[in-house]
Amino acid sequence: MVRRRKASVTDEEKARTREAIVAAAHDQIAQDGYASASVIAVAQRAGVATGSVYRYFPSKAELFVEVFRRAAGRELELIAEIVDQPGSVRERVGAGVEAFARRALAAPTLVYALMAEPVDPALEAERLASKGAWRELFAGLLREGVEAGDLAAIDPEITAAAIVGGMQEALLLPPGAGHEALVASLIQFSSNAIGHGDPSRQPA
Amino acid sequence: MVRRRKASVTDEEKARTREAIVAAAHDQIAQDGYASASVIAVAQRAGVATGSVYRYFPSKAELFVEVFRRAAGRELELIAEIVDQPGSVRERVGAGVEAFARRALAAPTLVYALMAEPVDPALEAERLASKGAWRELFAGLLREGVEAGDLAAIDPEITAAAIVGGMQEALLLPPGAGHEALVASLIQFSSNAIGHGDPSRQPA
DNA sequence: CAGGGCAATGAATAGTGATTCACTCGACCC
DNA sequence: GGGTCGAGTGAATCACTATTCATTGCCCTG
Repeated sequence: MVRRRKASVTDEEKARTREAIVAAAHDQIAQDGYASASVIAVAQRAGVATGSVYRYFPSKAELFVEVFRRAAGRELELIAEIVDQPGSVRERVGAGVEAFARRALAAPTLVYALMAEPVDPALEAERLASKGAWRELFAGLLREGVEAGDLAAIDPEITAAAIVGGMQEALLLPPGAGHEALVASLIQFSSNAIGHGDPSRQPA
Repeated sequence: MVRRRKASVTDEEKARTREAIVAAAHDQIAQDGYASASVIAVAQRAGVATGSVYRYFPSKAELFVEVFRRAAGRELELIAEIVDQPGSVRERVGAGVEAFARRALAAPTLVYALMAEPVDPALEAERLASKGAWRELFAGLLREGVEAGDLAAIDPEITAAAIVGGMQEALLLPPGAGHEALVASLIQFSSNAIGHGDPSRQPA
């Protein structure tokens, strides 16, 4: 039997501290980017000593891998839900792009940190994985559309990658004109990109 | 009057050394990425002492800003020339995308270093600038097409950004299937993305 | 109430790599 | 020749942070 309640610090409290650290790390990059997220800064924000961070995470990289993974996972789930609503493939892609764009525009620093800011190689790997997940989300839709004959014979993987990359680039770079125009343009862009084809009538 | 030819080391020789350093830096990132490009490694490759690098460049960042700028400039010129050939806007966009893709696929490590690898903030700024140039190259074409009524009423800036981002993403991530298929898909993608519209007949 | 375990602490350490600078050496000028 | 110039050198230094670990103090147990 594992003896419980031995120490004054319960498992629950430890979990709370852990969460505080993750949250602090998340908030730090959301506010000032990854470059500002030194272990010291994160620890201060979480209200613990720097050494305590290492009681919960083996390294800074692992901490942020978790932060990245959670943030990306949350978004992905959210968009996946939206994309699973009934409708044509074109509509669903549009809805996914719109939701992605709106959420990204609402948290630009976080999005930059998660998607483009220079980071540790270990985090870069995590990014790669999450990009793959985004790609797959859209690729699945496109595959469905192509198989059902609603879309032309595009390559789902490549097209999905290009849509994701296109969104990123457009969302990341110029804080230029209005958000609405940007969202509308991206929807139009993605709708166009997946083609008009109707192979049941005009196979390639 | 400036006294010339005083020293044994002529201006030409100095220029040669400078070029050797730039070339070494370029080759280093083309071969093993930016992460491998320490000042020491670059100096060794160039056949000079580390200190000599600082005789020609005020900092590592400035050296690589020049490397990045030159590499991007060369590519940009090349693609600009291709894009300026006669033809429809759609054809010219396709030709630009194809050329970009082929050249990128031929030098993946360099392309990764130039476009996506974690780098100094100063280099990140240079990237931003070169991305802007790429965007403008395509945006100009699209603007032309929209004004001429060959394209639907897309937003040239945003669409151009998305095309550039889409290319990047698709080219960077999976070394999966054949290059030809990738190139073909990207051409199709960009052609679709700029829309089919013919406002002179069917205004949006 | 004493003992002991454990999480928290944060100052010190370590590792990395850019940058400096005192010195060398060869070539040009007088 | 002797003196000066200045590019070249590369080991030493600096700066920056992630990481460690000896110490502290709290809170349970017996």
